[in-house]
Amino acid sequence: MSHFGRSGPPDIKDTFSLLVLNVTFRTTADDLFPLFDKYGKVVDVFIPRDRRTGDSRGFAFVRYKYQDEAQKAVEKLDGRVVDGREIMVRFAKYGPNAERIDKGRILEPVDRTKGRSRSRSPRPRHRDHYRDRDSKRRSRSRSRGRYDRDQYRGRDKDYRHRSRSRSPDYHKGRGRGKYDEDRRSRSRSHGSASPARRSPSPARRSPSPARRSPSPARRSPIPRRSPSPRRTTPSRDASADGRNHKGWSPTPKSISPRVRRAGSRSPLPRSDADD
DNA sequence: GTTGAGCGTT
Repeated sequence: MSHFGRSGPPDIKDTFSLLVLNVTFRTTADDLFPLFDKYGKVVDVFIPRDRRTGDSRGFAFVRYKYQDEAQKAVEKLDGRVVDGREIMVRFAKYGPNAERIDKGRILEPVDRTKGRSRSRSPRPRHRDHYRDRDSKRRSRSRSRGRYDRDQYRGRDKDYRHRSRSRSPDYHKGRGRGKYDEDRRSRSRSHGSASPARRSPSPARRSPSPARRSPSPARRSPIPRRSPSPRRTTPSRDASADGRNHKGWSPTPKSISPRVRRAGSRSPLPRSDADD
């Protein structure tokens, strides 16, 4: 919606939509309007908002009446720091004036061949559908929405540090899939589809197949009544966590042969024989 | 209070 108080897009016949990226989440259309209006006749300013939270998604669409003004705004406002963030102004790929592009050829007046090295790979820009966000059990192979990261942030908030480690212009989007794979890899270790829901009973779960043969009869010959055969002491765990904060694993004790041996031997606290 | 890749509504 635009701040024009109009329902939907205004009279779009020869309007040229500009895509403003990297805008702050707090930046509103009213903030962008005077900025873009200075360089041309802005027909409408639209900022897609989140369906749930209603917050800005981080980009906006500015409709210009004339393409020459729009392009001028692109050159002028592109890279301009707005609200402490450097925005990126580009011609929208889709939209009211997109038919000019979809006609079969890029009739868009935007010169991508310019110094803009923003040309990124034609990745699937299909965002996670709103209803899909609820059913995350879907193949997350292509799920890389920020919503997915939110759920991971609960147990792994390190993702941000790694993400920010690299330059924002580095790889530009392609590098993100790398982390996605990493996440999935770990998820596969202790789960299948839902990484958040891990088996609360490690004893029930099949042990490391790399160590012991997957014999069904040998699964659990001894009725261990202790569901928590953890040998790691809290104090030691804390120190280890501080050092291995980089390569911390969600379930290091389950895959550790040392722990398995200890648990297999006897879950009872035999301090005299343990040493 | 927030993330930061990214293309849109009645």
